[in-house]
Amino acid sequence: MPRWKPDAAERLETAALELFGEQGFERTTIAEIADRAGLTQRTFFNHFADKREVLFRMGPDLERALVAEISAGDADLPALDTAVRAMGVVADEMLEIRRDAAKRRYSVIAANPELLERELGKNAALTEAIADALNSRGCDPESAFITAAAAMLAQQTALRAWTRPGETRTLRELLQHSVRALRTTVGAS
Amino acid sequence: MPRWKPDAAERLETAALELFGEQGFERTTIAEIADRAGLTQRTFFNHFADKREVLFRMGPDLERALVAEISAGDADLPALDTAVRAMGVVADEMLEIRRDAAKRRYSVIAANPELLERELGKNAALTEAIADALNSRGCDPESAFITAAAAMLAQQTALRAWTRPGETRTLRELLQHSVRALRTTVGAS
DNA sequence: CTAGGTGATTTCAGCTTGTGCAATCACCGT
DNA sequence: ACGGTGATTGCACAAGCTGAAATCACCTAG
Repeated sequence: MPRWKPDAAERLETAALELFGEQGFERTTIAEIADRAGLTQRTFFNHFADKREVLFRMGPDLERALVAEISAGDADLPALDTAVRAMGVVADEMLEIRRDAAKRRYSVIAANPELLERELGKNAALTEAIADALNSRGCDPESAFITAAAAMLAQQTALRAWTRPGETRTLRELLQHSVRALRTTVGAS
Repeated sequence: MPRWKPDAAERLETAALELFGEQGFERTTIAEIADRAGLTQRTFFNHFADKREVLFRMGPDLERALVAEISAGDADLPALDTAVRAMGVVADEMLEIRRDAAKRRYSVIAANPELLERELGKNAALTEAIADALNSRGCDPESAFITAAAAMLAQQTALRAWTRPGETRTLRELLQHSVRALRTTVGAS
């Protein structure tokens, strides 16, 4: 018999997701989360830097996959197409199968300003990572950043639609739709 | 003789700006800020909802001015041009004269992840406000949001350059430069 | 086989953030 | 003079977060 049940971080995450959904983010205390996971408050902070961080475990994986996919892309494509193509691949491989979980998670985040702020911070960091990856492929820093931000804008627009109730199109399809909308909107001079 | 010295909020803001610059955001306590402003911790929270909020007093003014300028703009212009024109006006009237203060403020914010997150939140709210204003002028919601976000991207890019040491161009000039960069980057298919 | 190291967890004590509530006190209009 | 107003304050307290030391199943070298 192991000293402790495994996957403490994962148990904390699901407990937090449940409680945030049941009673809201502000109304649930760290002690409650830890209790439901069979752990203590202090242990929560051994796994997560703060209360919000518990909902962002997947971030690093997504970022690694996305950057890798950008670096592996066709070198002749324009920068924006490279980024968007990589996002499509990651969407298919890592996101599409978790649509339900993503909806739950997003509804919790959207209901809490603090969590929304944290998500914006993560997105900003991801934008920088994308810009760096594009930069490594010969794009100048300014264009790389603008391209990365444009791609993220399309991605976020697509994600919003993808997690809307009743929406059936895949994230990839919605992503391509968003990119078209962005091109017409910005392109019209 | 008045019961209290005037401009408590402003005094708290400058005290906070000084202390954050001297010892960093996390290392300065609310009590310190209040002390330097000749007030108490409790009074700080009467003026600002939390520790970060003290650096975002100007936000509402900027938003009002920007939205008003968008609503007052030429109805025939494409949406993105409307937004960018309004930003140029606000830049000239409210920002250009405070370049030094803006630099100081931005360097403090950039040095602290928590403040950066809060700024991203404020920017997201501003983006929504711009989108609403464009929507009221006949733009459909999706295009309005994408346009607003694109304009904010140009604005943020310009602001970064504007607060860089040694940069002498005006914010308006940098804004137009950013818009051009965005159009070439996104336009290239 | 066993002694000692490892690492996740816990306990505890403490600081800081943020809030609710009641009290203070100059100022203002009547 | 007198009561209302509003900015400020003191007090008490919940909750977030941290550092240091203690615990204890598990692993591994000898």
